[in-house]
Amino acid sequence: MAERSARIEALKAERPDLRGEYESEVAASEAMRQVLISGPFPGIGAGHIDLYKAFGWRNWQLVRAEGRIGIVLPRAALTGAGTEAWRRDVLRSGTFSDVCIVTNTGQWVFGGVDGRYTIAFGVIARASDADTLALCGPFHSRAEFDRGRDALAVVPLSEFLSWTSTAMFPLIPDPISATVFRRMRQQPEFRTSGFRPVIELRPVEDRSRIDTNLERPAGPIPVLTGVSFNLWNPDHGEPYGYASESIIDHLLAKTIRTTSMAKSPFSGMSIHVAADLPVGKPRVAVRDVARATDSRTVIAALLPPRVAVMHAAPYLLRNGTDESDEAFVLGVLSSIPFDWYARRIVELHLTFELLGSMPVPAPDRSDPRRLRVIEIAGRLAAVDGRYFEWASAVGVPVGSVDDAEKPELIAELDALVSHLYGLKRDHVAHVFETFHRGWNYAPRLKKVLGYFDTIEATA
DNA sequence: AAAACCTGTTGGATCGGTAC
DNA sequence: GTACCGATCCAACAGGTTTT
Repeated sequence: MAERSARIEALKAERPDLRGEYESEVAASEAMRQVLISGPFPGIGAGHIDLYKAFGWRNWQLVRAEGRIGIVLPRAALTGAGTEAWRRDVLRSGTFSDVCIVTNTGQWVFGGVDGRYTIAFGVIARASDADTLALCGPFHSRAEFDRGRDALAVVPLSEFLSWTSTAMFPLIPDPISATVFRRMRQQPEFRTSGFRPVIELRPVEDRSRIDTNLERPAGPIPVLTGVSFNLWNPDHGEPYGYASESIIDHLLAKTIRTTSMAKSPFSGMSIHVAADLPVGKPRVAVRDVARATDSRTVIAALLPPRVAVMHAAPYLLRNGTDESDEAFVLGVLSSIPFDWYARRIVELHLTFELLGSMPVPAPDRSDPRRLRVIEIAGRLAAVDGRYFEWASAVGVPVGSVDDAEKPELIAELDALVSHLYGLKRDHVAHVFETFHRGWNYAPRLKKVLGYFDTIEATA
């Protein structure tokens, strides 16, 4: 950072010619922005003003009644906030009659374009009687495309609009995936679960309170970020930095301030002393930076007490729920079926909006499957004495899982959560088969299905 | 052996909406 | 107006894998 500013300063002195060039580029870009923002392109201002958004609008405006066009767009056009109005307009007076998503792996579609890009080939139609849309992909090669291009998942428009609040396109590669997705959506959304994601510390505002020198910790409070923890492991990586005890006072003052704000997650909560703060107790954190193509997308962990978190690691604020609910939610969030669902909708971040829209089973409090999820997640999370009080509240021992038992518990958890979602045996298999490209899922799936059959037999 | 590519991930600036 | 807060985008690194 410092190096960059120094270099900029040096260039300012050495190369005044570049300055003019830079300024005219900025002016040209601003002029383009003004043209686009004042054009007939509703909603284009959410996020960056990108040409593809105007391109989508203009092409759609040119389609006459009962006409249709083929269009190539970045996938963000089907998911982003800046194109929501466009998607809704298409769905109001027509439909996406055929959407095929491809990933440019190995640049098989567009040479010279990064292989990580996903591109949508769509047919949009102005049709008064349209009541469904169809989608397939993502395909990573010509061979995959040829195999799957005709097996489109067909979805009624009313159902599609109920999936998300932004009319975004989930990645539904085939009709079985659509069935699984639908079935999972029968469960209530995360936002009704009694937990709310909250950002605790932010890089710009809180910079002065956090020392990022890890060699000699500047205080007793570790400040964690996304990479600091992993599934069932609160000590996975380095902390972001350290803070002194005074950061607790800072958090307390800030939290008390926000309890009186209606929209604040702390609204109406009774917080008066440091002991009332979430930072004083174990809590669940989730990684914000997440992609559907990573080996896992949702990465949550139960953090020990007296550890603070950065914006890349929001934590789940508990309000009106107890430690058992916390263990249950952690168990669901850490399961393959929940992650499979997340991978249908996550692009680059596990945003609060997306997390809030994801389904979480809400079984009866005495449901034996729920109790078993709590027991397993509680034991896996309470890795040592730091969690003693939390584990007592849940009713589990600390440090009770050895390396041999761990994969068994994780497999049983996947089976329990799948069952709570109402999935059938072949749905579970489908979830594992389509979870991640090229992963060796067979041994794990076999274990999971074993537990699944037992649950099915006793249910 | 070097170059190119792929994957997982980060810190941080900034925008825009909303409550006070 | 100010504080707060979630979303979005940018620029980039590290380390592994594949290709040349």
